[in-house]
Amino acid sequence: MRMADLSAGTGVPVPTIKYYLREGLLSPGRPLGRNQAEYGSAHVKRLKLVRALADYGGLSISAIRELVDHMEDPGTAKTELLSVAQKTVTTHDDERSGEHVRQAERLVADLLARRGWDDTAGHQAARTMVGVLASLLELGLDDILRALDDYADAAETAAGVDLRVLGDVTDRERAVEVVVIGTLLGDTLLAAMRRLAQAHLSVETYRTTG
Amino acid sequence: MRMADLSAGTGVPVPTIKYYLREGLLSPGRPLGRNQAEYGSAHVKRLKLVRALADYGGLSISAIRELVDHMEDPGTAKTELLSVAQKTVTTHDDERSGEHVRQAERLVADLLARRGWDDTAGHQAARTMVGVLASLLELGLDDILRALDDYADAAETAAGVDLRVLGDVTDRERAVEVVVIGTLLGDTLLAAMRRLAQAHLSVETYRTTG
DNA sequence: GCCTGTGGATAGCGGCACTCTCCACGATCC
DNA sequence: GGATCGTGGAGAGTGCCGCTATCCACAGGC
Repeated sequence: MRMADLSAGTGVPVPTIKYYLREGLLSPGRPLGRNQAEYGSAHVKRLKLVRALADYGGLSISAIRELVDHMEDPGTAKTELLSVAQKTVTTHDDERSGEHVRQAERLVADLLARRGWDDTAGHQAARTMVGVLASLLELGLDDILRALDDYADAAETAAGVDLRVLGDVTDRERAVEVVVIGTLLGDTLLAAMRRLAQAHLSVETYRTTG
Repeated sequence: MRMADLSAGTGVPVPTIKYYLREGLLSPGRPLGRNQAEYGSAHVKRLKLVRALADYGGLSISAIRELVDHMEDPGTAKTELLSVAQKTVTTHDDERSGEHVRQAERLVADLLARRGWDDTAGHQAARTMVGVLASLLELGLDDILRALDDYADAAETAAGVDLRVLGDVTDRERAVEVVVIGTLLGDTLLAAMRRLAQAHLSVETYRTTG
């Protein structure tokens, strides 16, 4: 399999494949001569992974490189992968301050305590939560904040499914894939389904209540 | 309130505020003279909204402009706003094709039918779902697809909370805000909480089972 | 033997979100 | 009341990112 076939099989243009090779997102093919190399099905799959993470995971090229490096490293444990995938979300290290931020920090701490998630304090996602909640507070959207626990229920349901799916996977390499892809594409998937459910429920509500 | 105060009150640099004014994300202040204008609390709030949508909603400047235009237009109905906010997600109009895509389309159609969401076929989010599922199929992650209904449960829970929160809001202008911000920041919020729940459950699981 | 395609490298491009510069003028502080 | 700083307004410039184009010597295949 040469580069043209790789391109045809994935829909990724040849110059882009070359770019990915340069950036280390894709390992070089097995060289056959001075300017000829052989690619296999692993390359096809990797390319599809890269595109999926870029298109639906919203990851940058450098984030994808980091991720695939970890995926290839056999020293990365299953649990560790979870945290690596989790850290590869858009990080917000702005470190704002102010009354609202302190209030948001308290809300998050309370929520974590209430749900028994206290082992996750200091987690990157907790900091993202603080940022989002601080924005909601600044914008005066207390309505949403009052429903925080209900949203946490939904998140916990999703996480429960995540873990159950992961538990069924025994093969290490596949577990790595499931964690990374499931977490990142799962965000997009859940958001899309939330919108569909919203649309459906909203139509239903306005039909029955006028 | 002049520009320096506006900048101090929001943390947004003066040149950036000028840029937002040029781009129409922020309405001009009330002019006091040839080169002096008065800004009010509405400007502060709008600026915070713009930053929240950019930072946590992941929206581009042009998408934000579109959104705030609709929010200001009193002709936009509450239900209409929902769909406007929903369309302002990253659109994927690639229109791929292939066996996996057809299979994904069937999976989505089946899911919608099973849940009674058939009124949402053709929705932008449905197309996003098709894209994500096609990627999952191409990557051979059937494990995740088998749990699709369970993820849909989580999404429906979240959407139910959305609608309940929205139902409690009577003021039109606030309803608009709740829909737009709740939908877009809500995605980030849910994703963050999902990660925290994942981390907690995973720690718990590995503690009990070894 | 000739045209297309290859791997490899370097340079260029278009878009985006600012950021900088300049300007004539107003506000403010000593 | 004069120096200095900030203002609204507009244009041009910047840095990064994700490609895309160009060039090269050479291989493969009709």
